[in-house]
Amino acid sequence: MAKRAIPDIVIGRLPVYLRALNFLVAEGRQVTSSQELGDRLGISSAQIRKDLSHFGEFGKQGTGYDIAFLRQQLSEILKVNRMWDVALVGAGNLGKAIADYPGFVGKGFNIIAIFDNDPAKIGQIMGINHVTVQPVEELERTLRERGIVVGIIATPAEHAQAIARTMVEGGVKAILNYAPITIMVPPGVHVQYIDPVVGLQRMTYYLA
Amino acid sequence: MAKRAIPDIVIGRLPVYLRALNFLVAEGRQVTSSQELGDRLGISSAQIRKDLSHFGEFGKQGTGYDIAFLRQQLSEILKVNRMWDVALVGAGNLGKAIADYPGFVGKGFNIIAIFDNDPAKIGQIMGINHVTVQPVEELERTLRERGIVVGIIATPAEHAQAIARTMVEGGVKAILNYAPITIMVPPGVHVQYIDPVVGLQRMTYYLA
DNA sequence: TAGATTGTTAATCGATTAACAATC
DNA sequence: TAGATTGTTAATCGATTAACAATC
Repeated sequence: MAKRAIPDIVIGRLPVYLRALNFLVAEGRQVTSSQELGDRLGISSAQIRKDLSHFGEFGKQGTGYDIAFLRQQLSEILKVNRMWDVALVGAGNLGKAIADYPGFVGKGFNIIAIFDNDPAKIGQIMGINHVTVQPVEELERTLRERGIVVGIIATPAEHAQAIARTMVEGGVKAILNYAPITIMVPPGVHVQYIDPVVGLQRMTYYLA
Repeated sequence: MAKRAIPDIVIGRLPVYLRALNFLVAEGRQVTSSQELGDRLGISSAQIRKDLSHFGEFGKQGTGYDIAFLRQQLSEILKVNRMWDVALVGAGNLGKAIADYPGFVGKGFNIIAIFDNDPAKIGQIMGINHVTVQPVEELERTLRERGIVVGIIATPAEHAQAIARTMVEGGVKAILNYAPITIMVPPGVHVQYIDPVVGLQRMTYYLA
């Protein structure tokens, strides 16, 4: 009998909880409550308690949650208490900014390979890990050889679907897609989108 | 009697529909159906029809939707059939990549002011609109003077809340926040988040 | 202890889907 | 016309919330 799957929407909130806990740690705080977290995140305390209850009992009645402990637990649940090797495709302005972004450090991700199709880019050393840009023809083989299962797409929209396909063939199971296009992948492969235009357009509806 | 508000979750999908329609136009297509759109986006055709039905009748039985027409209608609904002036705060690596990003062109947004607190950055000319970076002290006044209601935060996390507050005081009603922290804003101010770490951590749970 | 807060239940609320009459 | 697809209804499904016993 399979355990009932935990809803995607619950999984989706855990990284946000984790981010808030990191911030509280940085503030030097020791203990928090579902009420305080909810106030900070703009969601109800009941929802936070319910979400956490899918995974176990992490708090103490009357006291709340030990911040460091809950952070550790959430890291384990999300499997980010270890490092995931990441391949980045696209070494243009956007790809370079991603490779240089310091925010991945300590969050479970490490960009260890970068690919581009522009001869001028290939061979350049890029990003906080000083990775040499490889030709995109080497993508699939490199993914396999290094056992990489997480990919980031930072190419123009017209190449995103083809790159996604190659990534999947190379064994990638999770894709962060910065290209402004919905990509199709087989079942079992996960995709998340980063599209600032979508973010902005979600708000203009409400403006005068 | 107030019209029943359209659910946020419906509004949130419209930019994704719009993105798909833009892609179909680029492919030279004229007509599509809820079925085809749904297949491309990985959602049900019924949901697309239901979502659109909140706003009117845009299709023809037996035929489907005229792509250019539906695109125009969605642009109007989302109020992106005009240009929104945008202020960007943070002119570091990330801010520079945002200012240089060509994807805002033709999507309703125009970065017309950039701010930073680093004297080395102030005075630099940056981005596809060749904007001169201003000191952050001028943020609130500039927002007011130019009637800017859309802001982008690309500062380190520790400054994001203060910048958000200044933006709100300057009249901003929609904030796209790249800083990895949840910010608190008054009712009526909208926030969307761009956090690649959250995107990646939402997927690792499902990996082996 | 008294006060606070959890974890959980049951009720409410809202979103999605299936199905089909209408009609192009 | 015959075939296709919309817009909409009602049913289903799932998520959120309120409330509170348990207990630190």
